Amino acid sequence: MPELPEVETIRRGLEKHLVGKKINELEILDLKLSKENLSHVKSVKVTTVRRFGKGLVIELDNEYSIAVHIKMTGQLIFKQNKQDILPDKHTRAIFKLENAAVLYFNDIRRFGWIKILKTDEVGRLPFFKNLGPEPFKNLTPRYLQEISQKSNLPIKTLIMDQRKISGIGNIYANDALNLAKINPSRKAKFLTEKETNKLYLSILEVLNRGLKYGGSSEVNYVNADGNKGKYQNHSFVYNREGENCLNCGSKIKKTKVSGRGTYFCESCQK
DNA sequence: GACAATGTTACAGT
DNA sequence: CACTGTAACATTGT
Repeated sequence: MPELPEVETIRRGLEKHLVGKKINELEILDLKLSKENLSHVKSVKVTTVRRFGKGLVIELDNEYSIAVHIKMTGQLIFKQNKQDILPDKHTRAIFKLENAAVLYFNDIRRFGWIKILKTDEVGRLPFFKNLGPEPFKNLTPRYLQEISQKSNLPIKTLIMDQRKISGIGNIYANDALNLAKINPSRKAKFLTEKETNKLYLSILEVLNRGLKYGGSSEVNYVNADGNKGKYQNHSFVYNREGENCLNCGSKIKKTKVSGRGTYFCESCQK
């Protein structure tokens, strides 16, 4: 999905719409999605909606949870009433809620997943088990400095590794490095402590900015109400190849770092 | 047709 | 074993 700000924005919307409400049934439409434990999602109330990195967990009042990862093109859209736009050909699952409300799981590329399992087993799923610290919780400048010192990878690749830090993807990694004035290709181990400290603050700042603008709807992202975010109009470098650096006015360049599109300002980011 | 796209993971090679 | 790079997953848009 969408990265931490997008997933967190969805989480807040789901919290508003789902907590205390009953799920009558979960209908799985895409054969690629597992139907394991589906019988446990019948007439159950939602107690909490949590986010871990880019993953979501809808906790139920029967000891079970629904874990969801929307990968790059997933959407979770709540509708209070049946209407004519949804479901569409990309609808992979339908949560049928009390009072005729519906939550649609749409996913164009079908990379996303839904898993139903005991709440106390969610942490054992490989994705959740291996997550690194959360930027707004237990990530510290010292930790960032330590993992950087030990890594041969480009700094951009390192901060996008979910096992090292959770929640940062390509958009916010590009922008955090621009804000910190660090070239994305630099080997992490050669960054100074001053630079990793600056990067730590920049990561928090761009993620907060993402939240402030309701996430980035570069491609398919929408929030739980089906509305797009606005961060794509406020990014520092992401998807701004050939445009002017907001800091110095130089043309923003695009390259590849570890196979991912990478935007940066040659003049600011050394 | 070729290529790239917000993400993760399996696999191959070192 | 640890680390790193690449392919693969599936679909759409340029």
